[in-house]
Order: sequence, then structure tokens, then C-alpha cells
Amino acid sequence: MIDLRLLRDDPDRVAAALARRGLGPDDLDRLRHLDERRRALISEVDAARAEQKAASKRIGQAGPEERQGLIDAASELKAKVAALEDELAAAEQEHARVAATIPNLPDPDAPDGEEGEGVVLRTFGTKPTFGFTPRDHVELLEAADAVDLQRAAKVSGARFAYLKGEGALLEFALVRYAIDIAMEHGHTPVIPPVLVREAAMYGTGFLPTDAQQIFTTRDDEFHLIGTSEVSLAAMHMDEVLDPDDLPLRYAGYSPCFRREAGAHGKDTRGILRVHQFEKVELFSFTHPDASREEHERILAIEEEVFSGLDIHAQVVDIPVGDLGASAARKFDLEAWLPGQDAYREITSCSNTTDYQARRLKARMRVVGGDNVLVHTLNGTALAVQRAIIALVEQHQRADGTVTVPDKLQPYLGREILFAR
RNA sequence: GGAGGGUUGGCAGAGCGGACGAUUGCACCGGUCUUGAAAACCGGCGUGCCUCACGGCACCGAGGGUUCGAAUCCCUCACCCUCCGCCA
Repeated sequence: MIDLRLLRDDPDRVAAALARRGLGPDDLDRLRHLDERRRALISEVDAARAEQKAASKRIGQAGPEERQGLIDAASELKAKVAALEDELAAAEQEHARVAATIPNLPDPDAPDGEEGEGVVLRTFGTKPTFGFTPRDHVELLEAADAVDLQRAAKVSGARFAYLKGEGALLEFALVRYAIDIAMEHGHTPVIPPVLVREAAMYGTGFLPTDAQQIFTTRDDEFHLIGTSEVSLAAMHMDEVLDPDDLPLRYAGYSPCFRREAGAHGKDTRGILRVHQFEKVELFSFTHPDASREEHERILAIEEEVFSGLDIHAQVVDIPVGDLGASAARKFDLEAWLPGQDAYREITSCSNTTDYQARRLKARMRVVGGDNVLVHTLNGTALAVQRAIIALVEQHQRADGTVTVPDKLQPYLGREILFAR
């Protein structure tokens, strides 16, 4: 949710910032009018309640003979308060509904443009060349029996996979490798709940916006997280944090569940886009003045993780037209996949400034002043399935084996994968 | 799954229909005293919303109800604790 006070005090600035995201002025005008109506009603309700409270107080102090008259008079006030309260509740509901549709103000440094028009800031690693036709990850993994897509389809349907043998070992190695790097940078490893209540989904902004992406349990009111960002962000929901404890840095490892509704026919091959995958996610709660720097920090960790795996990738500054609702700025890492001859997203990190914190009510104590909202940031340290794809495709050899990057060898316990 | 007990400000813990947004202690902040500190004493000290301000309103786990009036009574739900059952 955006800052309503800023919208009130400087509507032109808010409108200009959101115009970059393609938001017309109508929605904002509507929200401002709803805000005015809401505030007017709050004043009316407060005044009516004050009147009623005073009347009730007098009854308590009154003698028995005048009591009944006062009670009768106070009864009339009761109805008036109730009517105004109903009106206010309706106005607030409408206001909240419209407010929820307004995305975060983009960072002034975020580039203009739509999806696919990101700015490549830099590349790292060397783009591999092959003296043979490179295979894609499905050919490589299936030949080594490191993945079983056929049986996963039988058991669970499309977009599921069994990781087996060295495929499974790769996950353990990659996860521990990424967590070690995250820990060196001050992130506490966390295994979070993957089933969460509605409040956590709303607080993090995945509901109602992304309802179609979320799996929900039938008999219990649980939602499966699409990323551990949800459970990590909601950890400090409704809290007032001690500034001395900031920044709070976590590295969550969890499975992630996504319905991928609307992605029919897209990336149907292999394990690039699946309903269930595992991910090590970085999450930070920071002082509002520190979030830009923290964003760069998180991006640097992501680059360290993938350059350490000798993977060639590019860093993309995502344009405002392709930002999620809560992000002010976003950087993606896109690894080159020889099997597709294309750069594909393997990580993503966003600064959501106070947008997510406002919904979560995650604040910071300010001595001698009003408490302020913290800033929240999230980023992928390592998405297992996509990291496996990049790794095996880029490090494959003519015989279908894969060289293991030096830094991963201690975690995997071998130098070559898929040797027969 | 069954039975019982709980949920109050940073923490502990009173309050059980009317002057309670809440006694008190600890913690914390300021002051007096002191060479300095401790102790003692004095004062302050929850959050949010509305208002230029004075001030007002809301919040005692969440939601609903009874009442002129609810932290206090009733209902529903969530969570925590104890015991029994089950279980990795």
C-alpha cells in the first residue's frame, strides 16, 4: 500500500511517479476522494461517540430519580452512532479496496519501459562455446537418470519432477553452498512454514493480487507459499522493531508452490517452470534510509553465488512497466542457457521500500518521535531447479558429463557429474 | 481427538458492569543529590487514527452480541499452557 499521507500532501508527485508505470490519474483521484470522505466520516463518528460517552458517564453519576430520563435520552444517541459507524465502515472498505490496487512508487533510477526492455547493467562469467551441439537440461538430466519427468507426470501431472540420484545430490550441494555464502553476509538461515494463513498472504501483498497463482488447502484455511518471502516477511508482521536490531537478515530455504495459471504452453519442457521447486531466499528488514544500499548488497550476494558456480549471466535492471506491484526497483540475473540459446531469469531481487511493510505493519521504534515503517527487500540466493539447468547446460561436455565448478566440489564430493 | 486453565502496555502482574487506556513493580528517559557512579527521591514513559491547534476517538488475543455504559457479562474463532489418547 502506498503512503496515503503523501498522496494527500503531494498528489502531483505521486501521480507523476505512478504515471511512469502506466497508471492514469483517475484511480488516484478516486482514492483521494474516498480518503476525504473517510476522514470526514471519522470526525463525525468521533464527535457522535464523544457525545454518547459523555451522556453515559452522567448516568453513572446521577441520582436514582433522574436516571431513567437520562437513559432514555442516551438511547437515542446510540442509534445515531450506529448509523454513522455503518456508513464509515462502508467508506473504509471501499477505500481499502481501491488503495490495494495502487502499486508502489517506482524508484527514480528504475528505467522506463515494458517487459523485455530491461537494461543490461553488466555480464559476468564467460559465455561457453562448444565444439558440439549442446544438449538442453532435459536431455542431460534424463540421460543420467537425474530427473524423471514421465513418472512425475503420472503421479502429480504436468510441471512436476522427480530429482533423483545426482540430481538430488545437486540440490543438497547447491543449497548448502548458497546458504554458506548468505551466512557470510549476515543472513540467518531459516526453514520457514510453507503453509500460511490468509493474513500472511495479504500482508505480503500476494493476496488479493496473485490469488490465481496460489494453491489453497481445501479443508483448512491455509495457503501454500509461492516463495519463502511470504513467511519471512510475515515473521515480523504487527511488530515494532528495535532499531538496534536492524537490519534483520534471513535466508529462507523452502519448497515453493505456484499454480502457473495463465502460463499454459509456456516453458512446458523440463524443470524451468514447475508447480513445486526449492529456493534459498534472502530477505531483509532495514532502516528506511538503508534500503537502497541493502538492495545492492543482495544483488552482490546473488552475483557471488552464480559467479562462484562459473555461470555466465547478465544483470538486468527491470523497467518500471515490468515491476511487480510492491517493487520500487528490481534486478534480475539472467543466465545464458545453451539449450535455448537465450538468457533466462534465474534470480530476482526487489526493494519494496515501505509498501509491503505498511500492509504488514512492520515498524521501527523511534525514540522521541513517531515510529516509522521499515523497508523490506527480497532476493533469490539460489532457485534450485533453475540453477541446475544453468549449471548442467553451461558446464556440459561432448559425452554428456558435466564438470563441477571448483567451489561446488567440496559440497558435492565429486569433480564430474553423470559419469557412467 | 478428549478434559481443564489461560491471552491486559517492553516485561511481570492487578482489575471481574459506571470516575479504567487501565493500580503496582521492574525496565527505560529526564531531573535532584554526588568528584563520578550506585542508592534514594521527584517527574515522565503504550499504539494507531482524526484535527492547523485545543482536543477527540479507537484499541485489554480476533470477530460478533447484550447494555445508556464492557478489560469486566454472553457467543464464535485463533493461539498458548497442563493432563489423557495418538504419533515421526
